[in-house]
Amino acid sequence: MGTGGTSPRERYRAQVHAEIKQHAWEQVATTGVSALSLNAIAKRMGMSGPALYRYFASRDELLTELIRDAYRSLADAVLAAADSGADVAGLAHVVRDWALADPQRYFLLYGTPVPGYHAPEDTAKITSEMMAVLIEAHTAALSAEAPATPFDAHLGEHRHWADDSAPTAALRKSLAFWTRVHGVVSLELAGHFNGMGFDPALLFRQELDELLAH
Amino acid sequence: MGTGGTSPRERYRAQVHAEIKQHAWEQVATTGVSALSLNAIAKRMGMSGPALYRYFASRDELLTELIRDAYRSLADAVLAAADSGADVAGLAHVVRDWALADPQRYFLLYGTPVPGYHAPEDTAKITSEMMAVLIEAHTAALSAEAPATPFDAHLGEHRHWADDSAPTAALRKSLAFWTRVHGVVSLELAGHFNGMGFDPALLFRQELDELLAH
DNA sequence: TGTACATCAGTGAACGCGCGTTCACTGATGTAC
DNA sequence: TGTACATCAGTGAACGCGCGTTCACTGATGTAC
Repeated sequence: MGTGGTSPRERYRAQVHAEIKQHAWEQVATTGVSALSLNAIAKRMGMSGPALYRYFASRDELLTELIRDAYRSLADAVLAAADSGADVAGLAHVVRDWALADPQRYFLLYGTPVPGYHAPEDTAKITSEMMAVLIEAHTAALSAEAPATPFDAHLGEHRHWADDSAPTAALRKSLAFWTRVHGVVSLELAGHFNGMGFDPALLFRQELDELLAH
Repeated sequence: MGTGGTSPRERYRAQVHAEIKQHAWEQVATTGVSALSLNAIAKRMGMSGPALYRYFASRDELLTELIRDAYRSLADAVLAAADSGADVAGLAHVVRDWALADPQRYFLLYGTPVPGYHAPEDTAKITSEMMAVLIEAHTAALSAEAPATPFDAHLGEHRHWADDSAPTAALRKSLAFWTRVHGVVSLELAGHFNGMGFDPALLFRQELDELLAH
């Protein structure tokens, strides 16, 4: 079959491609997205700036790929945990750990939106993959007499983004899961609890417990 | 008494100073913080770039003042509402409305932290002013037999940032208030609920109701 | 009221910087006969 | 195995851009006698 799989050139390309992204992640982690620069990456790799245009058509294309990969990485972490039998609390801690491991990567997805920039469309699909897993976990955790809340009536008519078989209460819980996890984690990462002395992990746990108790 | 209060020059200075900030806010609102530029503001005002250095020693000083003002503005909104007798739910909606009125201003305070940049110290004081009001509102709303949670024991030993007379449960509720409000609002503002169809205001209400019910 | 002086807001030229991106090119690597 | 050719990764010069910031200056405004 022709060259018989990947040619040396293809392998080399893939390697340099990966190396560029690795440096890009380092740059994002240490100085934030706004400092992401093709020229700076090239300099760090000992190459000239224009060389990178063999691998990425523009700075935006690199950024888009980073964002897509970050969504994929988070979703994979959640999916893998669910496959290993993790419950809702387990999934919550997977998300938190993922965020703590690289705060700027987390903020790349859930931080300040850049006016005018639109994330690639396929990230919505990745998010809904992750959401499906969360919904499944919450469905399993629902108590028999799960009460319907005022919000459920509304949500019941806007649930095209979830599987039909899932109970609306599980969707509601999943949304609450998402917003509570994000609420605690993002304030923690941004340092807003800094002078306060308490352990954010315990506040996180508290918020999660309250979600699961009711 | 001398010049008798503010001189015309002082009044003029104050006016131009305010005008610069007004343009700065417009720039932040439409293109985000990263695009905040003294030169661009000067151009918009029909002045040369260096002219602004009569009013701000650097771009950073302008940014710092914007941040301080934003903290002040949010705190004032909350304080005023509390003075008018607003309860916890009322305060929550004040915060949400404040955020919706200018998303980028909200993200200036609670969005992606810029690595290396440190907010002015006095913002902590403004935040604790606001926090005190939240704690008061939650104290008033506590049911008689408010249960102590696992988190309370820990929090009881890290509460130097709050008034001694406030019940620990009120501190816990205030932290939960903060994180839940931020969780829903920031995901909403960043557009993460966009394709989903439900009304974020109702999710917000739901999260608030659950906080108040228990 | 009128003149001499001090203050100070704003200008324009200039500095160095780093960015994204293009282009014509060199030279090494891989392919075909 | 050896030669002729094609592919293509990377270079270096160059483009235009906007940024923050400095500096010596002009000219209007305000102050003191």
